[in-house]
Amino acid sequence: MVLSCSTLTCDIATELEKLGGVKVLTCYLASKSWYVHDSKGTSSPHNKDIDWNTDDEIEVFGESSASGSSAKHAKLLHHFVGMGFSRETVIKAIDENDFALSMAGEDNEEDIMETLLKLTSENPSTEENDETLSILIDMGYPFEDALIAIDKCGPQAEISDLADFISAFQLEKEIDSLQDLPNTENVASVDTQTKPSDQPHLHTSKKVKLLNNKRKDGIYWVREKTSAVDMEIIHPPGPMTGFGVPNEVGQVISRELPRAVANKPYFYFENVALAPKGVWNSISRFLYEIEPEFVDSKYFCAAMRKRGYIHNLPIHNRSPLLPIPPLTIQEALPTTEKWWPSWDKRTKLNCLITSTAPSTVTDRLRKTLQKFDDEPPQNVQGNVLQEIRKWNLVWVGKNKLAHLEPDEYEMLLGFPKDHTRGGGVTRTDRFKSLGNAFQVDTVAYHLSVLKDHFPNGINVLSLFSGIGGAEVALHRLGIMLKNVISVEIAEVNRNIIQCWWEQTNQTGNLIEVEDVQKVSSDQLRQWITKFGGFDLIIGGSPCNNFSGSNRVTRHGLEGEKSSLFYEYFRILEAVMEIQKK
DNA sequence: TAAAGCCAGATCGGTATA
DNA sequence: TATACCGATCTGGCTTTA
Repeated sequence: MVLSCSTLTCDIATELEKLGGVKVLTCYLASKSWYVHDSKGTSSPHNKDIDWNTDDEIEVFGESSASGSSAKHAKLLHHFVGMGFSRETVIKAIDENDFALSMAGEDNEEDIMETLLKLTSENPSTEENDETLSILIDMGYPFEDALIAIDKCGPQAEISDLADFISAFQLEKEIDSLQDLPNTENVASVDTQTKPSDQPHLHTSKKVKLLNNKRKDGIYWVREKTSAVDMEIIHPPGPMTGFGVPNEVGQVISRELPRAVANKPYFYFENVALAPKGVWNSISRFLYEIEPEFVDSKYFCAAMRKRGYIHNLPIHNRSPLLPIPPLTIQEALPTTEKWWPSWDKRTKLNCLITSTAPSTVTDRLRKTLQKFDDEPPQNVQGNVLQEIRKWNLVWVGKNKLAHLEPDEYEMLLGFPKDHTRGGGVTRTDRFKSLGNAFQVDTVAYHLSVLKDHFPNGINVLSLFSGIGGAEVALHRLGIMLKNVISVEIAEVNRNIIQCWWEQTNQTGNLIEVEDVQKVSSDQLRQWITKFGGFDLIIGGSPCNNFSGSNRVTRHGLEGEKSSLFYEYFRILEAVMEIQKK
């Protein structure tokens, strides 16, 4: 039996371990809830046969902490575990400093570090085991697998031996799970319409070995196993078609989901596919080990947009938004065709991002091309094409290149014309907001399965709403928006959503909230009581610290902005817990 | 044939300055 | 507020080497 708990302290963990057969799996969740996991990772509510008298301790990590503290705990935990301290020791240190944290409302990292050093020096022998455990966790192995390996191989075993044991153990589990499918008691049914030959081509670099995450014939994601450290890394497969996209082979129509999240409320999380290594492993691990669906929006519009989605939506009978948007640059921007040279073979634009080419670049390119009466020589073509791709430029005249305009961003991303225009929104704001937005057709394709489930409308908790990509997608699908709580930090974006809501004559209720970190369990409980529960929790947390375009603070999941993922998880957990009752 | 090396291409960004 | 300028990381295809 594996226990996952939201309000863990070391004392509780120790207490649980004494019960026998119990392993502590997860120690960060926001709500005051416990889950018992069976061997398939399926969650069920806390079994009341387990008895402990630690209510006061639970209270310290649970409801008495402000909601924002939970995210801080998670960040601190990740931070110090990353430094090599054991998870248990870090939790204990955070626990000991928790009163100061909650009272001061600020990170007390130095105090925690002091406590950690103290705990480490007090218990060096335990620390040796902890260090082994910590190394294995850092290598990407699940906590429970690492514990089993140390238990079976002994604390003195070499890391390589432990890693070999875990790999063999995981492989065995994977084979077991494949054999159990599709009619096991604890997973949803699995089916696919694909044949092995239809599957995306898999990368066969000689530097890495790839383990395909197969569900019968389907391959949704790829686990990379590096020869150097035997660390499993999720990375997007190519072509990036997820569980399937319109007009492409390889449609997967169902999959396994942990029973605890196999039904309502539905949730949908989005972020950049090409995040730093290991980020999607962490996200997936928090989101119930659900495999990410990596999709490039080039299958839905004329621009690339490689994103990962983790959700518990049904995947059978998806349908695209109509009308189908133009799928090539030339169709989307017909006025460019006249000036498009034959040696520029692009049919898709690169990802639409928040920044655009400076005029110096397009001016330099114009002057370069003007030197040639006809087609420029190949070396010049190559240099120009490189700049064109880098800055995502289109041909707007003879030898004249230009970056896209905000209204073209809107069209390519599936938003209504002038969605972000006017009302005090600057041009810079528009590029920034649109560059961060959902591609509506892509998201709507995934959400289209909800249309039959909610014929009378839907209650939505929209986190990190941005300019309302989720709301626009649901509206365009014809799903009535009954109650929408839209949480968005930027005032300019909240205004855009408010204007869109009024312009589209919505009959439901829109409540806009500023800060995701201030959404408390009490507040959620009030909304749930008032609306009868949320049907969909949707959002894409900030990607600033994931993006390859970020040259300064690409710090991964621990980055200042991207760590807000933990807030998504905290709120999702809280909603599911409240609505379970 | 596998492994390693090389290189081109892509990227929901950040910051200083006018 | 708008503009200009700022590399790093990762993937994937290709070639070379053992």
